[in-house]
Amino acid sequence: MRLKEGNKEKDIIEASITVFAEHGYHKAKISKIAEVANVAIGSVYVYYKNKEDLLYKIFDNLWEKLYLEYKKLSENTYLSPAEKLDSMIDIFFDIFTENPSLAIVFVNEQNHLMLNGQFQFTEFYAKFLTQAELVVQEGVDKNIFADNVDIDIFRFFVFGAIRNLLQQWALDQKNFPLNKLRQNVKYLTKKGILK
Amino acid sequence: MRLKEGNKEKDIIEASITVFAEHGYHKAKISKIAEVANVAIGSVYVYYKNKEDLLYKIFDNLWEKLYLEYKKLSENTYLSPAEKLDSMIDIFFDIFTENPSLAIVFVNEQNHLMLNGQFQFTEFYAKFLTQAELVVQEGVDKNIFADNVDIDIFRFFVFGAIRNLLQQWALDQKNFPLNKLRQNVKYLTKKGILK
Amino acid sequence: MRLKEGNKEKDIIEASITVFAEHGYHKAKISKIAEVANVAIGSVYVYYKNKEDLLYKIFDNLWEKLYLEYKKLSENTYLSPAEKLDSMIDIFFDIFTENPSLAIVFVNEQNHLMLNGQFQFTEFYAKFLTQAELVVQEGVDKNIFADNVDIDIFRFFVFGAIRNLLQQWALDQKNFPLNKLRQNVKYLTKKGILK
Amino acid sequence: MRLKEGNKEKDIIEASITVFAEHGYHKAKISKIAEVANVAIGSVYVYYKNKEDLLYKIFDNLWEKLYLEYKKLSENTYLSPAEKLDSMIDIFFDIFTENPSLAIVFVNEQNHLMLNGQFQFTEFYAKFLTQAELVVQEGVDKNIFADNVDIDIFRFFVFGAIRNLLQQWALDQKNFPLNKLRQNVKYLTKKGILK
DNA sequence: CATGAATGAGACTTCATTCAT
DNA sequence: CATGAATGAAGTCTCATTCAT
Repeated sequence: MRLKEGNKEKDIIEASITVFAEHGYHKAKISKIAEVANVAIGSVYVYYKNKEDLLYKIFDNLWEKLYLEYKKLSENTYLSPAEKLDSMIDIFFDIFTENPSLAIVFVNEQNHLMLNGQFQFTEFYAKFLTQAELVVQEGVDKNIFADNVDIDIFRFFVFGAIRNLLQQWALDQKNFPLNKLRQNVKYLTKKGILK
Repeated sequence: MRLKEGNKEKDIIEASITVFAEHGYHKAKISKIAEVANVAIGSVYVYYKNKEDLLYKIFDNLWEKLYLEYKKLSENTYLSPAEKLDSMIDIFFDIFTENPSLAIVFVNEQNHLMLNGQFQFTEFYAKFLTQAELVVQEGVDKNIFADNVDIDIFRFFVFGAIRNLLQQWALDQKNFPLNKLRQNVKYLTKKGILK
Repeated sequence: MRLKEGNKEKDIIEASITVFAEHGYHKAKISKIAEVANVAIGSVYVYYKNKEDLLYKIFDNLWEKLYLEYKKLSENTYLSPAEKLDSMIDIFFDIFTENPSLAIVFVNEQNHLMLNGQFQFTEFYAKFLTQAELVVQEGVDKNIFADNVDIDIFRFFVFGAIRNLLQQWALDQKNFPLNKLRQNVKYLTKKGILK
Repeated sequence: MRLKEGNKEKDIIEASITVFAEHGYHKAKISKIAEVANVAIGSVYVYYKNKEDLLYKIFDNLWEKLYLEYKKLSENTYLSPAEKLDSMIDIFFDIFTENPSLAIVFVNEQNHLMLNGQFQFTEFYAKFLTQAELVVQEGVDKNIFADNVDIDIFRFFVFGAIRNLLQQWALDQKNFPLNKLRQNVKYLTKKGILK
């Protein structure tokens, strides 16, 4: 008998992504998460403090992953800022392509953590933002990116655009194929809609 | 017949915007909404079917307002497509500037209606989207807007960008002043980040 | 314009019979009764004290009607006790044949008045029972009816049997045609099942 | 695992019989049932789907018990149909003698399940009726029971008679002693009121 | 660590009744 | 008399969390 020891923690958080994606955070039941994870209800509370902690950990894992990728990228000295911007967009799409349920949770449930004021305290979120800032700042410094645009605003501009498109994709994968999304986002972000 | 004193229906929906904004849809209590509206709990149910109906009506009213403004705009023959695009962005910011709570509800709670599949069926949402499409299509036809960009994707790109920025503004009005947001959004949407 | 003046009271009680029959007393809404009676909600309370009063009046009217018929019958000197017993059964069936909804209310909702201890206080209920007793006692005195049977028990025996059959008839008029019910009840009541 | 102390499921349904009997189904509060069962409110919903399910289960248990007894009886080859009829009546009285509250619920609340169309779907109700039919049919076949009486009508005739007498007994046990009821019912059912 | 029966606070919603016009 | 908008008490049910085994 192959024991699941060591995997329960992972099973539970993955199950929670699935269930949060399908029902939304508030209507997601712990009992359903336990069922999907093939684990007893009580076990959820062995590995996670409470329901909100699950959500927090999902985002924390996500930001950590994004942060590590962005770190590697910003330290790369062979790519131009424009190329790095493209890569940043790719990284985003790649992560969510691998896990559509995660995309849905990402776009829909950030709200909950923010209302409870815990969002900013995700260790890796701040680090991730800093890495993104570095790349954009580099572009401005090298006189490649427009300097009349606020870096913070730009960050949330691109971020929100991608987030919304991922949501549309999650709802309707046929009419919003990821490759087309990637291309369009990269183009619009860099050149805008004007010819 | 006991006459309606004041306008309870309007008082209730306005109270619900306030309360939804402050606590989020799920933690918002009907009793609190009634209290803010200065109305008995039962009166909420005289005018609205249930809690979800309140949210639905908030969005329906919003889409109607946006639709009407966009309709006027798209029928205007004196403005260029680029100017119309600017105006569309302005309209968005204007509506939410008037009512910050509405902005918060707008960015945070759309999710709920979508999970219940009622979002798309808002009469005015579809009409609103069509008006936006008309303006963009006009720009493409007149060879002013890039034709390698999917109109649908562009729409959700801009929409998501604005939505996210409004959320930041709602959270932190100091660091995200609306005028700056407007300008940056207009610039980025049209010209992108590249110099 | 023909005014309904003078009919509202009757319209309301008739509507209540219909609505009580369809939904049962507890799930019947005053608003529905008012709607069926084509009357404003408030008017129900002009003519009747409250919801329970409606039920009380339905039964009171019914017992009065039954009492008056039974009184006529028990004073008749031409009929034998057996014939009177038959007539008593006929009277019951006749009244409910005219108004199936009344039959349903009669069989289902007596319970409610009893739980609230108001049943016995219906003026005409006691009078009705007395008349029935007179007829049975007459049969016993004339040595036609069995004297080893308690009159009170016999009364409730027949009463319950008819009540239950009317309920079946109300649920399924095809398989329980009233004429067959009448005949069978008369036969069983008098001669029993043994050959 | 926290073990079931005692038998909560049984405690709850027994408490519900008591409370339904005292207040009637609609005025019976779940909180009161939980209190009588010495159990938390939530525990009621661990074992039963909802309030109506409690009533349904009460009747289902009852019909099962009656069905099993009637089955034993109808398979008995030593008793005559008349003796079996007597036994059927005894079984009824025996069950309710053991549990007067059950008698009250039985006579008063059937109505509720019927209005919701769930009555006929009780598995054991149909089986019970079939057993009763077998006995009566046997009597007709052996030329002991009258063949001009519809078996279905006879069944509901006796059933309703007993039901109503049990109700009187529940309301007033002094004037309606069970033994006298039994004797009178057996006599009337077989021989009727005529001498 | 693992379990899942037990808990109970809390919120939505209903609807009989009122009363100002 | 007639009206029906307004009221608010009250009850069902949910579900995150606990804890004894």
